Amino acid sequence: MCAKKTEVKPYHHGNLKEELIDKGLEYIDKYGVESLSMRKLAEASGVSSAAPYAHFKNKDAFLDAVQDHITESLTEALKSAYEKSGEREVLIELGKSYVIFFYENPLYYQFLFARRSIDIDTFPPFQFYSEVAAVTLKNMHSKRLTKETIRKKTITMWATVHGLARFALMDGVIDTDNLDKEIEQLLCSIEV
Amino acid sequence: MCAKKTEVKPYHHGNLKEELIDKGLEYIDKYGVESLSMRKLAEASGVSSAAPYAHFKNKDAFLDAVQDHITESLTEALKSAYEKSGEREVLIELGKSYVIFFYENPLYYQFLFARRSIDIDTFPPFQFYSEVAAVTLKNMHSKRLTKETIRKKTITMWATVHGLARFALMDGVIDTDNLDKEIEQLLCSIEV
DNA sequence: CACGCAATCTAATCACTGTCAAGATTGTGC
DNA sequence: GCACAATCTTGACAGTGATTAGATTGCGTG
Repeated sequence: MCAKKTEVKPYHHGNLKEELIDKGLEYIDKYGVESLSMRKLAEASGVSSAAPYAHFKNKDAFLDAVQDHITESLTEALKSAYEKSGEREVLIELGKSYVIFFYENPLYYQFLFARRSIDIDTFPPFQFYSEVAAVTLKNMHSKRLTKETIRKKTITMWATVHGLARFALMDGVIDTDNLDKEIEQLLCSIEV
Repeated sequence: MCAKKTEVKPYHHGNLKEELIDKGLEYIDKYGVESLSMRKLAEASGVSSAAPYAHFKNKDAFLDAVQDHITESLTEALKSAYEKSGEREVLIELGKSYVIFFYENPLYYQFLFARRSIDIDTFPPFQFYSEVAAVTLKNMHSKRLTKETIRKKTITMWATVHGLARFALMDGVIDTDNLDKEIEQLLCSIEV
């Protein structure tokens, strides 16, 4: 009979870096970052425990890479929300999509903001939000706002959205059956 | 000459539980929770590496205890701010003291909110804030607010304060030379 | 006061972790 | 076709949380 093809594992994985990141994202989404280990990811990728270190200097550098991926997804979610909304309600829509992003992936929030260095001014989601906010605020107030005022208002709105996102993950704080409308109401109670 | 008193270490520490928590607070404040280990704390307390487990079921339970201590300090800071302020600006003052508390202990913020289970409704600082907010809002709007509206406004304000606290820890986001006035301005831009 | 129990501690050990060094394998450009 | 660099394995090390068995001791009860 036909000899069983015994799937010879090649010495080189070929796509280890990406697979590790994917598996990392998946693991964090399911179980959180606390119990994540490089060895488990290596084994799950069918590779020895030291192999990952050919691609990442250390665990921290690996988590940085994972963080970058999540950040990118978040930015895309915001941009997608931007495309879909008219100018009047765009800031509300951006806020909603921010909250919903983390409501759908609660452990991402934990992971992302539990890590040390996030420099807000180079944090792409905030950069994008800032740009949109600047334009919108100027139009709403017929261009009579100073740069400083705009920055203050933007930071405050962002802080609110960020805080609401945290609460959306918690039981009973926000009505999650109707998250969309709920967030809208909450954000509307802020004067901009 | 007088024989050196060779400080015989007693078999029982006598105050281990408290010392561990104190050392834990100190360590987290200095270096953050990531590199904290039960063994290091045990050694620093002059005790074997298994001794802590007579007082705490596991590391997580220990961190819970540390968390409780920080939460208590935060609540006291809020209460103290409440005592010192008149009714008109009390919500602003509570917000300021919340932000300043974490500005002075940035790693506490990381630690506190990176951990999983914080149930907002049994989180003492929020409980206190809620009570104060309920009274204040009713007075401001001459008692014409529903319970639901009050809860929504309270959550939004708290979310903003919480978000601002996070930004206050970051370089360059908020003018930290004049944190007090800065926070006041930011919070005042919210309509309540 | 003495006895015994329960609280607290030590020593030894386990499985697991991040990380490194030395060497094996292999793709790739000259 | 050959050398080099990238990638991977094996084996090791120190540090970690946690458990077990047994040592020490404070304290309440008789």
